[in-house]
Amino acid sequence: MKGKTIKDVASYAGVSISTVSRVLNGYQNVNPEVKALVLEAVEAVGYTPNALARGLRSQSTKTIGLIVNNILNPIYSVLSHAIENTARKYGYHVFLCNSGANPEYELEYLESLYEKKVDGIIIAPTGRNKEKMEAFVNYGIPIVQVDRRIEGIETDSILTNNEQGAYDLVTHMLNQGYSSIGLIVGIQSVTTGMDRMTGYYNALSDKGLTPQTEHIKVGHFDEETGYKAMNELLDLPNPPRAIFAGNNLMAMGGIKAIHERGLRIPDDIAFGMFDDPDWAQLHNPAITAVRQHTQQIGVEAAEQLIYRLKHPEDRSGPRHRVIDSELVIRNST
Amino acid sequence: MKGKTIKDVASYAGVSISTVSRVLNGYQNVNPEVKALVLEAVEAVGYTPNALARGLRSQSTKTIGLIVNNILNPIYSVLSHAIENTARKYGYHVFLCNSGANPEYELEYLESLYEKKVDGIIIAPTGRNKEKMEAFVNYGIPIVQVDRRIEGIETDSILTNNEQGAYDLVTHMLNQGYSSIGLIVGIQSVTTGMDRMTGYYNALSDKGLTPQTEHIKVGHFDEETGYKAMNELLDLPNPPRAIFAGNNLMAMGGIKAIHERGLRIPDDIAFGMFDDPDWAQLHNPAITAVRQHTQQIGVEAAEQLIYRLKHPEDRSGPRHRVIDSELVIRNST
DNA sequence: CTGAAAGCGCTTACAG
DNA sequence: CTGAAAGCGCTTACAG
Repeated sequence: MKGKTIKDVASYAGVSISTVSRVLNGYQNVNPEVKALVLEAVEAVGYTPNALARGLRSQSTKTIGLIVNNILNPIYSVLSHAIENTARKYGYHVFLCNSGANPEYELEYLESLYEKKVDGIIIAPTGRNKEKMEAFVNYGIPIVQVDRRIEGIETDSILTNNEQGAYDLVTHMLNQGYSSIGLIVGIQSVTTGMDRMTGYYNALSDKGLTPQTEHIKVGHFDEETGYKAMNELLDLPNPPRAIFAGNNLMAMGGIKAIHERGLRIPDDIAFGMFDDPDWAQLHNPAITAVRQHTQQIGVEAAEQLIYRLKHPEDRSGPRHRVIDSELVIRNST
Repeated sequence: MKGKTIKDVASYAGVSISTVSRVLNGYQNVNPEVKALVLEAVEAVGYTPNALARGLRSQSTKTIGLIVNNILNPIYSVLSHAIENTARKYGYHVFLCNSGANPEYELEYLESLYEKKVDGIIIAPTGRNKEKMEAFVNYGIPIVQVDRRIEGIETDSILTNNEQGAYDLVTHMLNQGYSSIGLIVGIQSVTTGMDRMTGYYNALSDKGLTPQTEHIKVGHFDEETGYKAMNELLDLPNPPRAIFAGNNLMAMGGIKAIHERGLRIPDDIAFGMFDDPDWAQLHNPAITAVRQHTQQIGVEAAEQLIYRLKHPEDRSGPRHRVIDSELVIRNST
């Protein structure tokens, strides 16, 4: 069964395909009666446009690519959801790609999105494909970086204020009287890792404290690393009195390690985390958390990209948005 | 800056575009020397294929559409992740769409996927767009239903054995001595809702018990409904002694209601749930849960769809897979 | 083994 | 206001 084309509509309505196209695209210069005739024909024939043909010819697909790091991380689910919803409102469709924090997959996806002629891209970059991203920019395909950011590249970006979030949490812990604080955080090649580490450092040094190397565990932003790192910290001759976990997945792994040892929070070990997933407040005791405004970031990222798509004449430089996070103090600290 | 085309490659290599196309598509009947020349030209020119043009001409886009109910539900994150990964292995790209359980959005997405000429579709259907789904089947675009299923439609499907899962959990609760069991479950217009309810009924009647109407709360599979339903049950003059929550979101809402009232699990009220998200085992006490093999379902759904795409000659009828879930007994029951 | 030509289904100047 | 024609970038019979 073959799909109906503009040609079928044209012959049914007794007009040319140009006229059908004009009606379909809502151009004003069409006789109202002819327009009605065409619309009727569309119904009668059961016509649906072919987006491939339209995109090939018009050089616009009304499609945007979204590359996230790890769709299993609730932060990215929320982000994807917000972006997709916002895009739909403006008539755009989202190609969701999951790089799994793997630069090779990320590269594959970037190439694939280029071949599919997406109008623009929103990406939480691994940091390893800067040249490819620059190629997009050079081709006039706008990019918005979210969640994390590669420096020295001419794209918009919108992220959480990671440094401030980490600073607030660690300062709060210090004020609670915990003087030795361990850090479990992800790789330092991305801004999320770097900035959260910086916030931790600054909070300590503002209190005149020097971070102890053995209290800092750097790995990946995943559960396995969190679990392992927590065990390493707790195995120390002088383990820290409090722990700051750098994201929700690391926190999950860390908490499991604490549970396994039968340690009590906060009596034996205080615990705070970046991100505020549902389980943070459900946990007993409820976990002190740095809440990101992920929903807002998603909405703004989509709107920013769509603005660029609709206003190619606006040659203003990159716009970098940083959104403060919120410290939610609970009973774990 | 304009993209390079097959034409640029051809003129650089001094051959026709037909030959370039043959090389690009890996046809055998090309002189090895010419082939090398073309490949060299591709590099030199910096050529990337245009998927729109290719798709328009070849009637295949190597793209599949995935419509899920609610990407914020971890079940669907896992499902999407598994499907996307599997698809990539076979050279397919996934268009992820989130219907938000809204039939209108679902319809929009179905239409959009049709216009984009996806090769096939994987869908967790709302149940309200049966005709549209049938249209796809009639057009020769295969559909695989996941997680839930519309009856009487000629598509493959793969789901959890919802009835068995619910039956196992409720039977376990009864065996623990809880004789009155409340049910919080989603709408009955989809198989997940129906089958979990049926499992609940059968478990009770197999013990010679009759379900009490006031102990059954039917709503949507979301947190709000779970919270509200739990409160209604607990406000009953004779509240049930144990509660079965129909999915992880309802369970989250239900648990929050229990916490708010300061009730202890399982001493004041026993609690079990469908789905086994991370927080179920983290909770204190850990929650008894029905674990779905979601990862496996995703992989098999993608493989089944791709099988259909690669074997259009196989005219065998729909294949319906049902995968048993697993009861994980913890301390909440 | 290779090339010229047709055509996938549209949009977009160009005439009139 | 409308139509005929070109062309977006490919693949695919058809010749040779």
